[in-house]
Amino acid sequence: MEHMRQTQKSLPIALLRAREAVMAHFRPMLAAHDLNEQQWRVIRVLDENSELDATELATKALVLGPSLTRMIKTLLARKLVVSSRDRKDGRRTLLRLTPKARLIIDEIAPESASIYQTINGKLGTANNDRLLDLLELVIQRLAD
Amino acid sequence: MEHMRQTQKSLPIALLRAREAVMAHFRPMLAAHDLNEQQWRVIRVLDENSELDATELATKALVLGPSLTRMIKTLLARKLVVSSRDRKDGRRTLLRLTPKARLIIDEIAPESASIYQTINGKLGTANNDRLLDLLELVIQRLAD
DNA sequence: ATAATATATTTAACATGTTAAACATATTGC
DNA sequence: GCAATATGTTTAACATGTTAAATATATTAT
Repeated sequence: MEHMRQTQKSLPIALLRAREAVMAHFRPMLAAHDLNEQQWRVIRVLDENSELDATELATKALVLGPSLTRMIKTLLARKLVVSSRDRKDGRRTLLRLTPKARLIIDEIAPESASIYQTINGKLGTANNDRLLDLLELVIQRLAD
Repeated sequence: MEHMRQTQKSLPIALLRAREAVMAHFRPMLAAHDLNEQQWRVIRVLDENSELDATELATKALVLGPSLTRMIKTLLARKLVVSSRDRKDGRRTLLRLTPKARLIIDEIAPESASIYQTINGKLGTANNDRLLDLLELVIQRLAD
């Protein structure tokens, strides 16, 4: 066998490639609902936390602050989120989903579950679970 | 224990978080050499393939064509790459590294290896190897 | 109370990500 | 040979990524 090239052994690149392989299965479904990955992460996080300030939302959705600021403008215009000032701390912007957003979630959720099943089928549940455990380990042990 | 939230079970998000955790270790080093992740991937791929056309380079470096076009402009200006027309196929742009780029690689390589060792130490070699194998499995089995 | 400092968010500037279209060159079919 | 088609690259338009600075509000120290 050929000598292994460094880009094939690299953990960052393997993570990137694996993520691309997985997301390739989800992106067409999201596109059909006119959402990109980041918007979908923001919406899901808001669905799991009825109200969040911008910083918490950005952290949980793995989006940077400036990106979130821009994204929220779009989501406000599309009436998928509503924002308000925190009365106890005037610096904070509080974000919530609208019922319209929840309708979209209800449409996407079963499709997403189905795609996840397909992926699980291709990987095998044991591999899927081991992978999730190892990724969690990486996240925990490399946290500063 | 609390009910698991969906964003904590999601494979795409776990991959993203894990990648962030890993890259957090590499980014300061790359920044010290005034390179971003994408530029470093492009340079490494060119280091492993003395000459490539733009499409192959983009594919191997996991960068989209239009991004590569812009990046190459910057790398040309910094004299880290040189480009030429393919004489057998006038549509193709061929890219090569300059000696200046190889000097940077020689500086980064040992630092990179050291960071990788640190990560390996935190994860344990067995976990690191299993993770790489599982990621490779994902890439293979989800390929279309 | 007020100045100094800290925190939350936004803006700005420039990078890459993404899709579609334009453009240049090759290849194919007639 | 030439029109039709395919392929490689670039451009365009708008998205998010990234860092630093600006802005607004809170908190702290005196």
